[in-house]
Amino acid sequence: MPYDPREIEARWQRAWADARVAEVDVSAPGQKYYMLNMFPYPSGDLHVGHGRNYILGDALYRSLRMQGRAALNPMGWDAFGLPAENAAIKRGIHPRDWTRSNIAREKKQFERWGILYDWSKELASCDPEYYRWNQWLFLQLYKRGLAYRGKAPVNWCPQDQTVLANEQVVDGRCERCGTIVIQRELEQWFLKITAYADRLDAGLDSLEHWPEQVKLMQRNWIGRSVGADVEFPVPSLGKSIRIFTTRPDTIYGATFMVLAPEHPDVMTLIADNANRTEIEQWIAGVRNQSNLERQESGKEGRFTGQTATNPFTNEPIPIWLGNFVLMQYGTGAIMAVPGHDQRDFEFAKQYDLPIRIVVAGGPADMTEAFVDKENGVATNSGLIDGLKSPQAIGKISEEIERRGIGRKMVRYRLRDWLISRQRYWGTPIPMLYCDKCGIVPVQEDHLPVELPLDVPFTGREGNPLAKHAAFVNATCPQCGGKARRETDTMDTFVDSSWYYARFISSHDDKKIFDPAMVNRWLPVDQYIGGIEHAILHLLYARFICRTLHDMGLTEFEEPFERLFNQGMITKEGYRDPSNNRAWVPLNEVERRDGKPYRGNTELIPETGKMSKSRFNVVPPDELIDRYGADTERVYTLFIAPPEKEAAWSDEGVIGAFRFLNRVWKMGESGVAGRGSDALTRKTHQTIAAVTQRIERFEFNTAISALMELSNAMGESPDRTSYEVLLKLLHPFAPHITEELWKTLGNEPFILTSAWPVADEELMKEDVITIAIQVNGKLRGQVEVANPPVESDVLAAVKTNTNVQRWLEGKQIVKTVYVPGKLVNVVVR
RNA sequence: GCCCCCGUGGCGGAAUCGGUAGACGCUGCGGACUUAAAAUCCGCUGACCGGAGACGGUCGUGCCGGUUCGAGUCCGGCCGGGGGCACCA
Repeated sequence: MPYDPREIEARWQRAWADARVAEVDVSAPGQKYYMLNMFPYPSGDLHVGHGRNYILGDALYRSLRMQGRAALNPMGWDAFGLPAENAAIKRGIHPRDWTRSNIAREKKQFERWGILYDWSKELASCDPEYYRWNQWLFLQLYKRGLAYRGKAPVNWCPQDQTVLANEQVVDGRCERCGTIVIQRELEQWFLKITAYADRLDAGLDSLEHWPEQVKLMQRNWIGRSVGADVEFPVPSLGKSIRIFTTRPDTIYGATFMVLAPEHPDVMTLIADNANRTEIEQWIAGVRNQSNLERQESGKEGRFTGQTATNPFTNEPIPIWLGNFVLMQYGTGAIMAVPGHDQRDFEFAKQYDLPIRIVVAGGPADMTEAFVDKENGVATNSGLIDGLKSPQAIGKISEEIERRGIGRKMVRYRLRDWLISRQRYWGTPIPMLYCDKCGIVPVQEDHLPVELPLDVPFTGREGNPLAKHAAFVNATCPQCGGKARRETDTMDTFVDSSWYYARFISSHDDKKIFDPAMVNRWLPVDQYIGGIEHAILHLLYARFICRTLHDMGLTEFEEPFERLFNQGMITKEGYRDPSNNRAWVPLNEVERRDGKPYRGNTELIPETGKMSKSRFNVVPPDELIDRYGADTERVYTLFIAPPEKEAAWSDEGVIGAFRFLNRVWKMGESGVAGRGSDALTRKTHQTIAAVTQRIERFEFNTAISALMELSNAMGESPDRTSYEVLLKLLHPFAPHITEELWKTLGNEPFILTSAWPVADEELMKEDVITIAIQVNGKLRGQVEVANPPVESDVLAAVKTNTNVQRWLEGKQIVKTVYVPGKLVNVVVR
C-alpha cells in the first residue's frame, strides 16, 4: 500500500481525541512538567507561518511525555480585542460570534496539524467565567493602591478613538492602524507597575533560561538609572524646584536650568514676563505635538525671565523652558550642564548660554560635550576637585544629603500601565461613580460585571457601552443612591498576564485559582512564543505574577522558568509595484534581461513575514491535502533552527515527504532479522543525538540525524532499530509513526510507549579515523582500533606515505596529539 | 547616536570544548527503470590546477590584522544585514 497520509492522519487524530490522551488530572500525584504556547488571539487565519511554534511545542510535548517527563499542555484563547470589534462594525457580525467561529476554525486547524492540547482546561478570556477574575484581580490591586485613576497625558489614537500604552506606540504611530499618535490629557485607569520596577529589573538576573536578548530588551525598557534629586532654590517663587540628575558630580557646571513646558511651576514663573503671551502659545504648540513631532522639530526653548540658585556655586542661573525635557521622566526639570551633556550642549550653543568645564579629560576643541562617566576628573568643582568621576559622584551625593538639599535617587524609564480602553469588546472595569461617594469599587460578590451583548455597533466616536443605559445605570453599594458604571474596558494584556495560572483550575467558580495546585505546577517549565512579546506581554505577566505573590496566593515571583522564542517563517517572492497588494511567488515570475517581470511591470524581490496582508501565506490545508500534516511538521522543523527566521520553500517540502515515504516503505517490506553491529551502533548513536537535540531545541539537526539513520537502514532494517526510529520520529511525525507502530503489532499508542535509552557501550565505534596534519594542514588519515593508544597512532603516522612525503627532509619540532581526533606534526 | 545579534556552496543549513569545513535536505547534472512521463532508485554537485583514474595540490566560512601547533569558532579594527532603545537628564 502506498503511503496515504490523509486517511491515516484523520484516523489517528480521532483516536487521540477519543482516548483523551492529552488530558491531565492536575491533582494527581506524580511528576509535573508544564509547558505552554503563548495565548493566541483567534483571528481565524492560521497559516504555515503560524504553525511553527505550535508544531515545535507539540514535538517537545510528545518527546517529553514519552520520556515520562511531560504532563500538562493546555491551550486557551486571548479572545477580547479590537479586530473582533472592527469586524462587527464592518460586517455586522457580533464580536462574540466572530470570535467563537474563529476559535472553532483554529481548533480544527490545530487538530489537522496533529497538535495535542489538553482541551479539558480550555478557556477563553471573553467568557464571564474568565474575565470575572480579571475584575477580581483589578479590585485586589485597587485595594492595595496598585490600581488608580489618574489624569495624565496619554497616547491617543485618533483613528481607533482610544488610548494606547507606550508599548503600543511604534515610531510615534499606533501599533494597529499606523495613525500618528497624539498626546491628550485624560482620566484613565492605571496599574502601578512602576512600584515593581526595581523587582522586575533585579528579577531578570534569576532567569537563567531566558534568551539574553529578551532580558536585555526588558532591562532597557525598565531603564533603571541611578543618580540624585537636588533642590535648586528659586528666590522669586519662594521655593525650590527639584531636578533629577545621573551626574551630580557635574553640578558645579550647571549654568542654567530647563523645565518641561508642562511643569507645574511654569505659569507662575512667566507671570510677569513681557513675552508671556508668545510663550504660552509656544507651550500650547509643544503640548499638542506628538512625541514624534516634538522630537523632529529640534530643540527649542524659551527663557522664563527668572533665575534659580545653583546650590554649590551659589550663582544665579537662568531658568529656561525646553521641548526636550519631558514631564513624564524624572521631575520634569533638569540642571543643564552644557559642558558634559550633549543635549544641554546643543541647547546652550543655540541660545548662547554659558558653558563651563568641570570634568577634565575631554578633547580641547569643545565641539561637543565630554560625557565620559568613568574616566573624567572633577575640576573647578570645589570640594570634589581632583576626584575621578565615580568617586566624585559618591562624595557629592553624600554632601547633597548632608546639607538636606536632596538625596540619592533611582529612577526608571518605565511608566505606569494604562489599562483603560474606550472599547466595547473587553473586560468591564468593575468601578462605579457615585455623586455622593465618588469612586466606588463594585463589591466582590457582585462580580462578574457582565458585558452586555445587546449593544449598537455604529462605528461612530465613543464606546458603545456608554450608550447602553441598563449597563451604565447602577446603584451605589455604599449609599444606595444612583451611580454610573465605568464604561472603559481593560487592555487585553490584562487577560494574558495571569492565564497561565488559571489553566490549573480553569473552571473554578469560587476563586481565581487553587493556590496549592498552582504552587505545585508553576512556574511554567517551558513557555514558547514569539519575540514580539519580549516587552509587552512578558513584562506585564512578570508584574502581575509578583502582585499575586504579594497577595499571598503564590510562592513564586517569576511565571516562566524557561522561555523560547521561535523565529518567523518568511516567504520569498516579488512585489508588484504597480499594485502593492499583488505578491508574485517565485515560480510565477517571468524573466527578461535577467530581471523579473510580470506583464509590463518590473517586480521587486521581497522576503517577508507570512501574513494575509502581504498575500504570501501558504494555506496549511492545501499542503496537508497534498503531502499530509506529518510532512508539513517535519519540513517546518527541519527548515532552520527554530529560533531563527526561516524562508519557506515550496520545493523543499518534497524532501520531508520522500523521507517519510522511505520510512513507510521499510515498514511495508517487512522488518525482520537481527541488525548488523554497524546499524545497532548507529541506532544508539541516534538515540543519544536526538534526545539531546530535542532538549536543546535543535529540532532541525534532530531530524537530520533521523534521516541519516534511515539512510543507514537501507530497505529492510531489523525490528529493534526500526522501532527505535519510529519512536524517535514520533514527536515530529506523529501520525505515520502511530500507524507503523500498530502495523508491527504493537498496542497503541506509540505516544505512550517509552522513549528509547542509548546504550553507551553499543554506541562505541570499533575503529576510528584519526586525522594527520603537518603544520596544521590535513595530509592524511589513519584508522586505528577504538579506544586508540597514542603510541599506535604515532606509529601509524610513520607508515602513511603521503604524510611521509611532507615530512621528508624536515625537522620535527613537536607533535601534538589530540586523543581520538588528530595528530599535528610541526616541522621546520 | 547607544545597546544587542548575525554574515559558511546555486539555496536552507551542519560543524557540542579552538581540532578532518560543507552533515542532512533542496536545486541542478548524469544514469537505471519506463513506449513515454510522473514517481522511485543510484552517482556527481565549493572554486581552481594536475591526473585516464585512484588520487594529489592550491585557495576557501564578509574584509584586514593578531593569538595559537591548529581559528568558521577566541581577540582588535573595518564593511554589510537584522533587531531593540532613543531628547530618559
